[in-house]
Amino acid sequence: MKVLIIEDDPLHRSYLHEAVRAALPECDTVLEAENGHAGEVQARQSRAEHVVMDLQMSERNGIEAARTIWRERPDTKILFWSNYSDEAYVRGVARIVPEGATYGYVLKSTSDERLKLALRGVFIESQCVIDREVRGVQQKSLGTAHGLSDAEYEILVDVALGLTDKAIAQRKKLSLRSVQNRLQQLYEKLDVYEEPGNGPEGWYNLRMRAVAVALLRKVLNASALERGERELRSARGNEAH
Amino acid sequence: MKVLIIEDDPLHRSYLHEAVRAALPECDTVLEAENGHAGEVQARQSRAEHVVMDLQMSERNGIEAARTIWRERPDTKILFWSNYSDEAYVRGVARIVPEGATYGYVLKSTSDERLKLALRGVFIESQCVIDREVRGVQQKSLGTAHGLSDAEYEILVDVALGLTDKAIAQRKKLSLRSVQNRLQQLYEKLDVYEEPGNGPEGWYNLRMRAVAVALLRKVLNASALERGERELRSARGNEAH
DNA sequence: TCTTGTCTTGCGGGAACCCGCAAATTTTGC
DNA sequence: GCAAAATTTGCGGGTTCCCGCAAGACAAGA
Repeated sequence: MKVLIIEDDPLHRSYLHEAVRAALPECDTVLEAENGHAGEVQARQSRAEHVVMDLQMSERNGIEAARTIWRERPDTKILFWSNYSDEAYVRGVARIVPEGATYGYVLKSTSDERLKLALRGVFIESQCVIDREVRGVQQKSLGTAHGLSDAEYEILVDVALGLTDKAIAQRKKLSLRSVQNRLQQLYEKLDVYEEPGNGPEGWYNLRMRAVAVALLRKVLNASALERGERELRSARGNEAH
Repeated sequence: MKVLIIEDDPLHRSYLHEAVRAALPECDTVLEAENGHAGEVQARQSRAEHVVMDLQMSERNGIEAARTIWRERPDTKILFWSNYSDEAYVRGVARIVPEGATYGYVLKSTSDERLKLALRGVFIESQCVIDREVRGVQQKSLGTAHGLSDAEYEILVDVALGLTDKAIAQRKKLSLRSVQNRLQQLYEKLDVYEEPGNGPEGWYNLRMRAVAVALLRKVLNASALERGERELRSARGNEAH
C-alpha cells in the first residue's frame, strides 16, 4: 500500500509522515510532494490510490490538484487536511468529488488520535470521514437559511470578478433582467440591505457590499476568486472573438 | 531574558520554541501563547520585551496584537514570522511600527539558519531584519510603478467594504468629485481598463474589478477587510447619529 | 509676482445599476 | 395532463457610477 502526501509546509509534511507511519502499518511506501502540481505528477507516476493533502498551497491549490487526480482515477481515496473550514473550501471540495468516491476532510487542529482514525477510516475502511466543524459548515452551506444555491454562488463569483450585468448575462446565457433578479436574491440572502434609520439611506453600494459580506463570512475567499479568474480567462480565449 | 512566542499552530510553536532555545542561550524563559489575544495578555503580565509571532491567527491576528503590545511598550522587539509576503500584510505591519522600534519580518519558508540569525539580530543586536522577498514587496508597495499611495489605499478599502461614493466623501471629508477622482487614479494604477478590441467594451464594472484585481494581486486581503470593517463599525457607532 | 504643478470642487451627461410590475415560460407536484 | 409554483423576460423609472471639462485653492520655485 502506497500513500502520497501533498503538503507545502515541511513541518506539517513530516508530521503527516509520522502519523501515516503510525496509523497505517500496512503502508509500505510514503511519498511526498510539496505542492499541488508536483502532487499531480507524483500521483500519476506512482499510481498511488491513497492521498492525503493540504488545501491551501501556493503553487497549485488542493482543490485543483484533487480534481485532476480524480479525473484520472476516480477511485483514489483522498483525505483533505486543512487549516480552515471556510465555506468556500468546503463548497469547493463538495463541487469536485466524483460520484461514489470516498474522501475525508479534517482540520489541522484536530488531535493526533482523530487524524489517525480518519486515515484508517478513509484508506482502509473506505468511509467518508468529515470533521464536525466542517460538517457544520457543509450543512449551513446547503441549508436554506443563508446558504446560497449553486446558481447564486456562481453569480456571486462573476460579480466578484468585476463583470457587468450584461457580461454575466452573455456568459450565462440569460437575459439581463434574470441576472439582476439573481443578484437581488443574493442581496437578500447576504442581508445587504441596511436597517432603516441607521444613517443616510445610501450608505452601501449593494453590489460591492454583497461581495464584501461574502468575503467577511468566508462564503467566498481569495482562492475561489483565483479559480474564477482562471476560468474566465480561458473562456475568453475560447470565444475566438 | 524572556521571549514570548505567539503562534496558533502547535507544530510551528514547538518549532519556534526549539529555534529560540538553540539561537539564544542567554534566554532563560520561553513563554507561549496560542492566539493574538492571549499573546497580548501574556505580554502585559510577563513584561516580555522580546516577542516572535505569527501574523495570521484566528482569534486575533498578529497585526492587531502587535499594535496593542507596542502601544503599551513601544520598545518591545517583535519578530514577525509569517507564511505570506502579501502586500496587505507588509503594509499592515509598516503601518503600525512605532518610531524607532526594532522589528523583523521573516517568512516561514526561510531556513533554520536565517531564522536564528534573525532572532539574534532583532533581539540581541537590535537590528531590523527583513527577508529579501518581503523587502521586495515593501519596495514595490512604496515605489511609484503600481504602488498605491496611502490615500489611494484607504479609498480602496472603503470601496471594498461596499461604501458608496457619497458615504466615502462624508467619511473622508471630501467632496463627491474628489472621491471619484481618487477612484479614477485607483483604476489607472490597478490597470483596470480593458484593452480595446478584446470583446465588447463594457465587460467590467470598474469599481468591482478594481477590488478583484487588488485581491488577486494580494494588495488587499481578507484580514485587511476585516480590519476595515471593524473600524467602520466603530466609527459608525461614534457618530451617534 | 508670476508661473507651474498638484489637488480639489462643481457641472453635466451617458452608461450601468437597482428594482417594481406584469406577462410569458418552465418546472413541479399530484 | 393540468394546475400551482417558481423562473425568466421585457419595460420603465429613479439612482448611482464614471468621467470630460474647467474653474478655484494651495505650495514650490524662478
